[in-house]
Amino acid sequence: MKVKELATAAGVNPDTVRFYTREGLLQPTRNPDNNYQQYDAEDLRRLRFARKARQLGFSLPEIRQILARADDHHSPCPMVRDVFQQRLVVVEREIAELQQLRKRMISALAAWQEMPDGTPDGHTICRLIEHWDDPSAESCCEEPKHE
Amino acid sequence: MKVKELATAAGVNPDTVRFYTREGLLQPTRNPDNNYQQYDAEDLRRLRFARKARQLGFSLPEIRQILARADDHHSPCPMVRDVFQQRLVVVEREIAELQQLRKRMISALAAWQEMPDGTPDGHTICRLIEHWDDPSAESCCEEPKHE
DNA sequence: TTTGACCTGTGAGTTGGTCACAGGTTTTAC
DNA sequence: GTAAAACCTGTGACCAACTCACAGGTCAAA
Repeated sequence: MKVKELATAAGVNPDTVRFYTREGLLQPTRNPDNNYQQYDAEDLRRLRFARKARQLGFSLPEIRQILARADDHHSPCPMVRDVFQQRLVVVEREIAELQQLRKRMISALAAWQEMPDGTPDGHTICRLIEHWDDPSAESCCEEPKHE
Repeated sequence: MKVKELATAAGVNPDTVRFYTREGLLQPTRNPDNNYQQYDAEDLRRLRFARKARQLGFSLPEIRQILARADDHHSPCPMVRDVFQQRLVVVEREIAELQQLRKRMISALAAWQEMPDGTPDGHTICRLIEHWDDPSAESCCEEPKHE
């Protein structure tokens, strides 16, 4: 298979295939006649796996590691499960943060839905943002640097 | 105020102050003696505004626009409200997507919590990812390009 | 045979910062 | 008085995960 064929089969951009190849996630052979990359069914499986893992929140280095271990006939699965569980925590935190944000946005919108557009005091909204005290900022600001 | 003083007052990294200055969000004057940037209380207000707007999901170009309009004594607020409402839609979509993701992750974890680590069939997890059919993929894959 | 669609590698752009570097200035300490 | 530390300056690289652009080579169909 050539780049575009693989890309089409996996439903991704051909540039993504090239990118993953550059990144070492795919290791195609070469057609010596024309120097084209040659992908096989195994590459398609790897690519599909990579895409699904991406959707589940794995990073490319993680995916590369998983694939490399699988190539070595090690079972990558305990490691996968670890990363997976860590990801779940992150995802749940992200959900909570976004829900906080949503609540704040809705209350801000409500607060300023009451006044028409051309209100002489049109700057109210900006003041609303300006003086809006972030309830998620525990005691102070986030620490500027953390190791 | 010098860079670090402003940064400290706003609780941000000094490099962020320099970055925002480069980006035109802050317009300090110069101390002709030493060529240092000089920020005033107004810059602190702008910076605080910018940080809060960032937390609410505004992009830097949007913030720059809002500040520029405010400088021109136009009320930026109707525009702000528009952007704000659009952001709310995006945030809600992101929440829904993350919740979908979370559900899938939890069911995947549940499916493989049943088997111990050293299972001979340790590749199950990877197959689980591999053969996991994305329920959020409506009929096909996401469109590769959209204007 | 020519046109168009594909292939190649490399390099830049995206976002919102953060960090590194090299050199100038100011403050603090002895 | 002077030396070191802490600050300032601008510029440019780096992060993730692609995406796009470019210039030149290859190949299939009309």
